[in-house]
Amino acid sequence: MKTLVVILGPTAVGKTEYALEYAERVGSPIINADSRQLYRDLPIGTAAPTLTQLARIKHYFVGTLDITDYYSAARFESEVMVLTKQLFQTHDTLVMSGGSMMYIDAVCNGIDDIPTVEDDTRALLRHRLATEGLETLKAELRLLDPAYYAQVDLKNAKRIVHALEICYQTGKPFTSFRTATQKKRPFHIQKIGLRRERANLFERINLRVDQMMENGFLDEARRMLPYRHENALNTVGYKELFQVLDGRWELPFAVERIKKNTRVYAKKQMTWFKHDKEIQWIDL
RNA sequence: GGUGUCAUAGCUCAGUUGGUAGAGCAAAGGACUGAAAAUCCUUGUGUCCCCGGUUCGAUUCCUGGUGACACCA
Repeated sequence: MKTLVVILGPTAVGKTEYALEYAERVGSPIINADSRQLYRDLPIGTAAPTLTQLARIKHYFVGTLDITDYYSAARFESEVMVLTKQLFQTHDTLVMSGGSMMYIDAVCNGIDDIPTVEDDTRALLRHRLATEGLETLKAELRLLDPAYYAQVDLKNAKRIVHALEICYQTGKPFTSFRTATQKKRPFHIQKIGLRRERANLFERINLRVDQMMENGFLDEARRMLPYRHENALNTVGYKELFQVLDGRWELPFAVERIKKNTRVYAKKQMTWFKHDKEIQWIDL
């Protein structure tokens, strides 16, 4: 039986090193499930595996994307499916490691087959949100897809906008694509969750942010400044350092904000993973 | 040593013309299906520094104390 071992957990818990040891033990490459480590220009701020670590084990989905590349959980799902099909021909066990909840979910359970939004549609809706406001878009969604209107978080503009994008582009209600059917995978999935006491995790986060700064995080962010509006840079760390580079924030203040927002992110991950009963937890 | 100002949530502070109090930050909980490290929602009881006095009632006014800061010596 082919098995995909998924190593997950909050940021800074120690997934990278744990996955390396695990992969070395079972003789597997590592399939990275981190939505930001995919980008090649963000090694410091995303705590991507180092060159030394990359040399130990073959990694997939680390540093493969250009900062302007579009990517999504759905794309990750389909690429991982192709890759695992190929790798399982020579491996019984494959290791996937990462903390991007939706990416992991897309691989484990599948994600609905919803068309990718075209640039024109995205730009149009973004413009309408800015000029006409959320209320107008909500009223429109109520007409075009009352079922989704009834269940969506009506204060979350991003969700409203996305539903309308799909309605516009396909002429069908967004709900008609949201079947939420769980896809069957041709392999067994074993989820290993890593966790630590909160105080200990927060300590590690704070320490890691300090190390990132020592390793030249600010310079990395400076190089990314021309691309600041790319989605890949709408990310904890970069957002705060852009404020510094704009002269709006003092560096020490930004560093505190990065630590704080990373802690919030870690909490969010734990909330998501908490509900997954398939995870076998390991306390580090 | 003298004078003055201050003492309220983990932190910085606001406020109560006397009816036991609220912002920001920190923190906590939650949602989540093609931008997800994104986006969105919810949560504030604390000896109002201590002893006493006035008062029906004091965190608020008054005496004394303690501590911090500022200025003067």
